[in-house]
Amino acid sequence: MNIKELQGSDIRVRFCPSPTGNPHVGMIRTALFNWAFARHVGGTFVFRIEDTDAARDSQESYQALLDALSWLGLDWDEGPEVGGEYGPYRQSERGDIYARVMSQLTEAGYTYPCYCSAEELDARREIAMKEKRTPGYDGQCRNLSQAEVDAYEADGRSAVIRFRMPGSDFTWNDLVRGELTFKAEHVPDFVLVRANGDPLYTLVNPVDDALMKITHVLRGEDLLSSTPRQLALFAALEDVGVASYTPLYGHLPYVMGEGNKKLSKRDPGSALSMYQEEGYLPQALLNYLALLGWSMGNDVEFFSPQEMATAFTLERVNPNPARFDLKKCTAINGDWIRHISQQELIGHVIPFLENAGVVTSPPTPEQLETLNLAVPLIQERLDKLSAAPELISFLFKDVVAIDPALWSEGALEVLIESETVLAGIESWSHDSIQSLLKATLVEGLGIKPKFAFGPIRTAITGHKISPPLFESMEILGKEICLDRLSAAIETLK
RNA sequence: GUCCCCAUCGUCUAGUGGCCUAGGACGCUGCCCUUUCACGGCGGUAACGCGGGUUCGAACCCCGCUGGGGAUACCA
Repeated sequence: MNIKELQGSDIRVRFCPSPTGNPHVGMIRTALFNWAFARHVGGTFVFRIEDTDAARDSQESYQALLDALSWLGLDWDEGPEVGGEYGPYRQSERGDIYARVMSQLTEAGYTYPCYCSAEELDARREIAMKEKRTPGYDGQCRNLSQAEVDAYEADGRSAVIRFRMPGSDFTWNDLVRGELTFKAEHVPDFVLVRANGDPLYTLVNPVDDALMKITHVLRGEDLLSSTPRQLALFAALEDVGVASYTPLYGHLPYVMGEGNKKLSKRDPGSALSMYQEEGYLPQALLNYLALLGWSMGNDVEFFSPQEMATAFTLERVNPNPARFDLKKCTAINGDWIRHISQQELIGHVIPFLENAGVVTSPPTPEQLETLNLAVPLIQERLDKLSAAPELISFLFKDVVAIDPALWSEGALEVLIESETVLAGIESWSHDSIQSLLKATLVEGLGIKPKFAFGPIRTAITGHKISPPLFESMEILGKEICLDRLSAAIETLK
């Protein structure tokens, strides 16, 4: 197959994180772009777990990765849980494959053992830098004789396995940056297998891309400088029959955090779990992340993952780094909260109310009925789901606690008057409540709306800010409202 | 040090030689709407890093500089 003449359905991309720590939004951005690209062209999205670093990988992180993609709706066609014809999809289960490939590579002369110790390497690197030479590995063990190998072994030394670079320059046409070239002398022989026999990323990543028939590698800019090595390895892999072609590479821009640094765990907003806890909608997070390095080009910034996939092309990916802006992300989340249906929003908000103890788990039929009435009132007031409990908890309590500092001048008079007229009201609807109160307080007593309704709001909701007052009173019902008014009057007397 | 990447409002971006006295969004901000808070509407603020070319014409092409980032691992 000629890599340049692929049909859409031939295209295979992958997302291959290491399960170290919590999922990170920069990583999710990479997953999103790969997913969108695959979906746009009708190709295959492969999910692979690169757990070759036993010291740092964990089962919890592995599970977190699965949960993250599932929550976000970034469905994968091959990978953990779903399988596929190129599995297993966890590198920790592919040890025999790497061993087999290594022996093929070794047999063909592409590798050699290197006995240099870390100390020796450091010392030589320092000298190279002093002499303004390229500081990478200098090829010391490239052509060891059998006698020298035996001597090292007799000495008790263990060897890493290095890849023998071909000595040619490397040029590729980066999918997002255009033609890129590295001179041969700047990409030294690199380590494929640790002295203890563990294969390294430098080996397993290209090997799995080859075996899994990956056609397009879209990854972070941080991996740009390792591309020449992978190109060299791929040539060797093709030679020994492991790879049938070398994939095309595209390097996505960094996602930056505070202070011109790559977004790190320290940055607020870097952990995916925060978005779940604070109540961001998955499509909103994805919508924002899409804007970090890609745009539709028509000033449209509000779109669903599906709409993104429909419009996604590599030509529109921007090469320059983007700073993560939580404020804008939150604004888009607010847009999404307003955009979904009331029923959807109720479903999203319930877990937050349960957690806060505002409603029972699961909510009672009465609570659900209240929610049906209350959620429309707060839909345009929410930028995160986590803000909901505080906004409507007063609708689910028997009494509300009131901070005395909230009472304004003249509150008592307003409350007494309100209680009196409301006690005699005929229909308890927000319209009639409003017109009665307006006629009595504003027009009758000449009190400004702010001072007329402010105290009532405080008495009813316990807060200075709340959902619309009269609608809230309607939901609460006449009895509770009158109770709260008289309770407030008692404390103020 | 060496190599590589990047360069438009504070931030994300549109812009691929004339449509640009540079457009949109977030932020900030003024006004309107208004029972609070929001939402919404109408405005405002604010950018092509610098210097050379190429061209009738450059944000757009080329070179240099500067600035920022990354790599230079038995991490990924």
